[in-house]
Amino acid sequence: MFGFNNISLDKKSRFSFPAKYRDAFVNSNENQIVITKDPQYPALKVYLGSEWNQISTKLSSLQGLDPVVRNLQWTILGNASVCDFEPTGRMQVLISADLKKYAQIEEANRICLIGMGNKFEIWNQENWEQRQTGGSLATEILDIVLPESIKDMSF
Amino acid sequence: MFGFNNISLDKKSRFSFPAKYRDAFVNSNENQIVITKDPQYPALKVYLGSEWNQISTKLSSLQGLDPVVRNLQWTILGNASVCDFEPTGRMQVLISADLKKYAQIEEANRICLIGMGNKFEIWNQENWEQRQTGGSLATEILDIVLPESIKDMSF
DNA sequence: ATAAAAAAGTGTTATAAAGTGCGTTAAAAG
DNA sequence: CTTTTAACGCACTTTATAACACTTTTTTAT
Repeated sequence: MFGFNNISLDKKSRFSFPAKYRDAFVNSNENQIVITKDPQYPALKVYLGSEWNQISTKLSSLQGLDPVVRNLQWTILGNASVCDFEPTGRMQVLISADLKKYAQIEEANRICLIGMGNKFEIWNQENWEQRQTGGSLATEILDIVLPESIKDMSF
Repeated sequence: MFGFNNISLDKKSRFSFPAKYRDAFVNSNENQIVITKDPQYPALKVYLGSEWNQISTKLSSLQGLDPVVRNLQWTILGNASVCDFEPTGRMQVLISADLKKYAQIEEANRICLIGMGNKFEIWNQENWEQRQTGGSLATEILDIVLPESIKDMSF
């Protein structure tokens, strides 16, 4: 589950995973895909159901009265879109209007899907290119001070 | 039970849970929903009956002589509105006038329902957007010093 | 105290929009 | 040249919401 893919959204904002990932999905028996906001960049994170269960369970059990934790919970849990997913079928997934807006892919019907091993990222093409060529983006939030409880988590 | 939803209240201040949550409700056999005040923000918390039983039992058993605990008890227990709920039906819930006022959704007929895993939050749309874009709200209470007894609870 | 009126709460139906499924065409890979 | 994959189009299904009708509770006036 690695690598860069430039793929298209249909009129209803769906995309299909490239066929090269089918075996990995079938082998790990995934039947859900979760898309949510990236907490640092105008991009989306895509988790397999099993991976999501671990992350969400851990994150929702943390102390929500801590404002940094609460913010991460809002961003990651509060924007998660859980999609049923058949690895043997078309592997199609819908991106909600909210998430499209967040990742600035409102009009464009082309997205970048980047395989990062245990997760994927989805980027608007211009943002991705800018990021890869070293340019920084307006909405970056890089200086979060992490409380102990989440220092050992990776999103 | 994750994700962001922009939904409408009808003229009588009812809303319906989005259909995507039906399976989760049916599977866990819920027949009650509890809405109460969020102790930190002008927002509401929505718990499933089973989750509420745990939280309310734990919270009401704590030492009420501690002023922070007492305040949490007042806010969370003292404002809880228990609603009958049929997961197989319309999944409609009424928001009381008091709670609407607290969350500043008096006139507006649009609310944000945010799925956080084991609970939901309800926000007035403007407040939510302001919060998500980093603006702070007048009624925030961020500097609570937590007594040991509630450090491991998550509301 | 009683009746009338108003308000609050509950339930049903209709319809426009959003989401889903699947066949076809076009492009790419072997 | 054959096979696989990606993109597109269309029809069908589901969902959200507004409008309406009815019941129950509360308020007001006599």
